[in-house]
Amino acid sequence: MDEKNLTIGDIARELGVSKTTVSRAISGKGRIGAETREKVLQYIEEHNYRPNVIAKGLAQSRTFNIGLVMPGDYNVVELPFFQNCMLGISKVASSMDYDVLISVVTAEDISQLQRAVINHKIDGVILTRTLVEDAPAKYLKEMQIPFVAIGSTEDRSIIQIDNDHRSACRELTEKLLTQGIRKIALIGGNQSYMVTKNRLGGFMEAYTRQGLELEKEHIYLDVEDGAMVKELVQRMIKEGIECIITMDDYLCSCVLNTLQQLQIHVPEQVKVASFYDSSFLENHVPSITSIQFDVEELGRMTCKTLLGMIEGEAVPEKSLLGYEISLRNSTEKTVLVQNR
Amino acid sequence: MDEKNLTIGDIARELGVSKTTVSRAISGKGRIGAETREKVLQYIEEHNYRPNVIAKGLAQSRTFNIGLVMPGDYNVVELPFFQNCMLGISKVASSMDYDVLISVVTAEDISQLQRAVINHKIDGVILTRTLVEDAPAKYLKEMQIPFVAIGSTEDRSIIQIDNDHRSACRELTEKLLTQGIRKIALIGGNQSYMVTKNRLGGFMEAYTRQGLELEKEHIYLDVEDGAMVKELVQRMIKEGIECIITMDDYLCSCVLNTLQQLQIHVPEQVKVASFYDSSFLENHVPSITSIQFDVEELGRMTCKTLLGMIEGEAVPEKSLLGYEISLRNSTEKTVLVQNR
DNA sequence: AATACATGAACAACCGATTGCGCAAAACGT
DNA sequence: ACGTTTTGCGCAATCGGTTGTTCATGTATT
Repeated sequence: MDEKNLTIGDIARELGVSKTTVSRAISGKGRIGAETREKVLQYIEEHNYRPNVIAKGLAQSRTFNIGLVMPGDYNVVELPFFQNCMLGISKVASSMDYDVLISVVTAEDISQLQRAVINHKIDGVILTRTLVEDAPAKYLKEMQIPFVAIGSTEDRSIIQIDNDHRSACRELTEKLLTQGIRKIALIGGNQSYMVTKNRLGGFMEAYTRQGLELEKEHIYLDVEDGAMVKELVQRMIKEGIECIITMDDYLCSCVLNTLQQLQIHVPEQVKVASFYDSSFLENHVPSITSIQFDVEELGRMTCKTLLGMIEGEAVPEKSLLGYEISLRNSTEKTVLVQNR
Repeated sequence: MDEKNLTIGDIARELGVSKTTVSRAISGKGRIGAETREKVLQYIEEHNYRPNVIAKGLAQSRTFNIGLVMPGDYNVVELPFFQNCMLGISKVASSMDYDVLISVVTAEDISQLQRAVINHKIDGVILTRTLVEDAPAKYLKEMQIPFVAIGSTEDRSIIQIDNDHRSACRELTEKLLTQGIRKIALIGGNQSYMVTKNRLGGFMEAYTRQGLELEKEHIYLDVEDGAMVKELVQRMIKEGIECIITMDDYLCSCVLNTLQQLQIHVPEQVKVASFYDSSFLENHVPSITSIQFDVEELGRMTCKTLLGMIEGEAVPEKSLLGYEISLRNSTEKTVLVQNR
């Protein structure tokens, strides 16, 4: 490899200038002559010098690290989401010469985050799966650390970025209603998550907008496991449900399994639509109508926003990102074939 | 909050000693009188002073960060594994006052890792899913950065920690053979991963040890998607396979789905066993015989090892961690009930 | 009692950058 | 041509710690 690690002092000595000059050439701040700057920059280029970020950080009391708060009590179905967020975040951070430091946090224990903050190891934080009145958000406010939340919270003082779950779910539902489907069931997870609330909101809005009556008994939230899904699906069938919308891949695959066991055909007898979180259902036959989000882009946007805040720019209080609805076979209009 | 951020200098002034003394009281290094140390430590305790890790790092040319290399081209079924590793790593790191910095890396692009290294942001690295002659490992060797690999590689010069996949798979197979089952199929993923090779090795070893002939045509590796599984399972059934071992949850659920479609009962007609990676199959009926690994512990061990290396301790070249085999209903001995 | 050794604490340099201030030379205005 | 402003650059302090060396004590050795 290259000999030693160059320092700003080495370059200064070599070029017969002062450390100040070298520093200014690099940062572009302060007064410096054009040709001197060129000379320094060229030297740097040739000897591919890299400034010591630690030293820079000490002088500027910054670290060029951002914290990424990940839940320690995650659910498997959330993983593809977190992973894709991370991907986007880490790409943007990297491109701006920042690094991502993870803090695993649970409802009871936010000590990893606190350590990172107290030790001055991070300049800002990205929160995933924020709940209202969440301990991390509270703590960060108190410590005056800039932070951005991925997902929605009711606390408007928190900068937040999310996909537009409400519109997405409304639009999907509208499309189904337009097809003449009326009895649509909605199956979702944790009701306290804003994402669940928003999707539910969109679902109901679709009915309202079309002036249709919504039967609330077909909304099932806080659905956790496959056994529960099985039970629900059986009940739905009896009640003559025409379509089932699930809020994640796992729920959807549970529904599909149950239907298969019951020998009920999709989409002939019941239609199915879902929110895709992963590629698990990508190759399913029949193909599943779904709402997809560009989660990596969500991560990128969030990171950009946070870095903007850190650098002192003004950032919007809330941003909503788009979605994509793919109508596929599982909600296809079908002519009922009798006695097959 | 507390007033300002205390520095070592503030404490020194306040206590009428030198910065050196304060520093020595904290670190325990160098000569210092017992009562002076007590005085300093007490003051620190009372004013809950936190040393600035950045400054400390600059002085010692360390960062108290470790890099965690995550693949950018992951497969969904691997996520629970990575997540659990991360959990374990981050717990240990945190407890030793280190932080975890992530670098997302693909086969073509290791620039994130390089940035972290060049910018002196990490003291060591943990590699996940290392392949032989992997670019990251090569790079880290070159740069003389201490690193540990999670999982096995053939390169014995790399410190590596893994679960004992070979023994695990051998033991499971032996148990099945002991039950009198002979025609066992093995379905696995990417053949170039050491984990696949090791499990296969264990599988074959079981036959050898029991002096039984192994029919190699029932070994299927590089199986990627559900469609492929479906085809394989159909073929197996025709060939009268008695048991199917899958190497991950996804493959297992594909197998189970196919069997259900074909109306083949588990365990009466075919037995099924798997490696659990997540909790996806936890509540399956029938319950699935499986090999489980404590992945979080794997993460913890790895992190301990790396931190040991960084602190200059001697560490073993290779460690193998245990596993747990749970024999459940899916491989139960059954009396064949006819004409049910 | 004289010499050797161990101990406790401070001085000051250092890690590798940034930055306010000062000074000389160059550019400007009239 | 002379005072004023601008420009280019270096000095030295600073960020918050660590550490080799020095030095004044206190204790042990014979």
